[in-house]
Amino acid sequence: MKHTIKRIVLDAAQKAYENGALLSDQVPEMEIEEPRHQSHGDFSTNFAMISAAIQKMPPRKIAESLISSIETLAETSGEIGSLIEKVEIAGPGFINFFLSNKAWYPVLDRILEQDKRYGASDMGKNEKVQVEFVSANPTGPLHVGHGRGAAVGDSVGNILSFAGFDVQKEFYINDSGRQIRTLGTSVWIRLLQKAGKEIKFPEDCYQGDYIMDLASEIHEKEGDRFFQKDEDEAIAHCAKFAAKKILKGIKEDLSDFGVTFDQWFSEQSLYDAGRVQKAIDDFKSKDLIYEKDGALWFRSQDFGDEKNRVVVRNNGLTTYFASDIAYHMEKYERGFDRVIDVWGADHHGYIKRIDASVVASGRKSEHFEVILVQLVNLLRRGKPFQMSKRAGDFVTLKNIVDEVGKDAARFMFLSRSYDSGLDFDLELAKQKNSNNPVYYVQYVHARITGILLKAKQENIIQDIDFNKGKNLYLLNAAEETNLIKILDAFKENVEKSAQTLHPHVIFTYLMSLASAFHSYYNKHKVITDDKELTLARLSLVLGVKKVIRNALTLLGVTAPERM
RNA sequence: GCGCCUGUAGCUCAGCUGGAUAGAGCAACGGACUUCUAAUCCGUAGGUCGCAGGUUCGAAUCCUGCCAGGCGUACCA
Repeated sequence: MKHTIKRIVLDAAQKAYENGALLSDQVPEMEIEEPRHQSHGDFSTNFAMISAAIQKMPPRKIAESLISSIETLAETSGEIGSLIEKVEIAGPGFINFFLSNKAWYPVLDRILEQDKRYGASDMGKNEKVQVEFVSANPTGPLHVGHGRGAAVGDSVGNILSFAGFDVQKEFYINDSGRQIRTLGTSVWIRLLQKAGKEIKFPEDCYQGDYIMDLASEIHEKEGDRFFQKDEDEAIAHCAKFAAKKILKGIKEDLSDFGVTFDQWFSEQSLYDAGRVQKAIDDFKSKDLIYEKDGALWFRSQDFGDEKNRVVVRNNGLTTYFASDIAYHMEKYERGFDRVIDVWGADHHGYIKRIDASVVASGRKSEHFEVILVQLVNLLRRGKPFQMSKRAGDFVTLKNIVDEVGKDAARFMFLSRSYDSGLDFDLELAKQKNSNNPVYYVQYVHARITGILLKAKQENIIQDIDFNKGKNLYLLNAAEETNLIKILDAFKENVEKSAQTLHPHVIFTYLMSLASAFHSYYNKHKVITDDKELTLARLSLVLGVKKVIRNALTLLGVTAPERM
């Protein structure tokens, strides 16, 4: 609808210029917005105010000319005439549009016809985008922080895809390097302890109980003869076994959390294919790498980083950064125009150096984006939980999903902008009442299903799902127009969410739609003796049901038929 | 010190590509179930938008400086 209003304003401005009522045909970037107050109409534009300088006329004078031009348009075009009830000047020069009820009815037909595609946009123009998220080391189970990143990454992927981008979701497995060796050592030492050897468990090894479980599994499988093995060989075996097992667990946990990936990308595969060395050689050939103190340094400072960074240590081993350079090069070679990484806020210092490497390898800074997800503060009844990976007693994502459920967890993670830290209260997320927003929204879907089922039982409709609105002209209550207006705004919200990469836009939208529905439900009965009106209202609530489902789907939350 | 994020109602937060009287949920108080699910609704109360300047016809929103909190600042990942 916003686009329609904008077109009318542009047409009217052009006409006014042709008539000499406006002095210039230049149109600055104007806003069409929904005013906060009903008395300001359905839509409002600041066209007159921002045109004042160009037109060399006072804003109210411009507004008058434009309004008279719009009125002429409305008289000559039946389509526009039936849309607009009145247009007013207000305040310093706002032009306020009041639309007729009739203007809104087509929205419902569109929803029923387009169904699961309602709200989809083509703004992405099939641009290839990669969203990489979670990417946890396979050295331990996923924790709460990963959960937030997973929910954000997965939803951003869904939203971009719905907004017309060609999206690939990827998990980068850090299955190479020191942390894997440490994992192997951790398991091996636990094994030796089991065999009765008195060894103190090193502080820099992984402390969690899951390490002992892994050791037990290996012991069961391999038997006592495993202790006779050469230590290096044994550690390598433990590392491989443990990483594989942990990765399997990570996949399961994510799947239970409703998160799926198009690709799992192994860091080790970069080494196996020689791509890390190739990346280093490439930078060397461009004189972007130099040697100092026995190590190789990348000149990231030349590209805006605070200092230069080591890619090969003086012991000859490559750093994590080196494989990351190769990884990002590889992403662009796969043809992505946009690469989006979802990281925890504690990695923010890493952005500049990756950005530097992206630019150094010939891409533009705009092609690399990072979604920085602020930390999660886990609470129980307002009291903080300690999450220390070193102590090994952290709350896992699985713990949370098991305790509060997938839907509540995802909705909670996406309820706030990821720019802010998030307080996640386990007790609150478990409550099945209005403290917990997920039920507020899901309840709408279940309630409507109940209404539709009843209508079917009473033979008012043949099917609880239909694709054409009925008697829409009977929807004249203020609450009905209001609901349709919110349904109409879904696509704009999808686009805004995709543009800003902020899934909580959809959360906020869902809350306002749910609130409008619950109000309506309490004030008006859908099924009444008036068969004609009943059909109209059934069309309306079916529209609400579909939009709730579509929006929840973007957030990875299910829309239940009953609760 | 430097860098990133944040500071809006008692609490948790929307609003931030500038617009008209700053919104929601929770908590508090008062109401609404013989009805399509009360996991709901209606009403009341509650705010110098961290502080100080600046830009603008107009600032919670943009700029500068300060104050406060979180995170980071490795030849770790």
